[in-house]
Amino acid sequence: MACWLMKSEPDECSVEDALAAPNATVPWVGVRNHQARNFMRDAMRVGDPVLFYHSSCAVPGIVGTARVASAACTDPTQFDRSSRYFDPSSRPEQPRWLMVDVQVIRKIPTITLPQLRARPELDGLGVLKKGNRLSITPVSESHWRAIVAGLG
DNA sequence: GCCAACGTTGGC
DNA sequence: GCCAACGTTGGC
Repeated sequence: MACWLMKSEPDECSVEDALAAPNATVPWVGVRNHQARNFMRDAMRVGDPVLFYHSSCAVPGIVGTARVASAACTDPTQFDRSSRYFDPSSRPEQPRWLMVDVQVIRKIPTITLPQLRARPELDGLGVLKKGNRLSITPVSESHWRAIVAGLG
């Protein structure tokens, strides 16, 4: 079992949006990076713990805990011409992009980037690395424990 | 809006 | 296969 941090733009799908969805579960569509896709395809398992992260917004940070709720499957938005995630070079007989379902477990008070950086035990957390752009990053078990400890 | 970092594209 | 140009991400 691995732990993960998954970025979402709250304008697109916030943790509140996900909580309001049926079963608090949303399809994690729109991943268009091969490395992130390969994590979903090769390493994610149903039940893996997830940190829900808000990016490209006023207060970026970890905003909730969640779990992987499905195996990787074809991301339908790659074939949807009206979607911002449409990929004209992806063929239905050989889909290029995958998604998983993500089920929010709970919303937490936002843990901001400065708050995360202030904790030496979180050194090396993927989202804190300079230049990090990956929308899905693995989280070590010790980092996971440190982050969720004391959430009450 | 700026800009660093990084991925992708395409000419050669 | 190299690499310059370009596009995107994402914090600030």
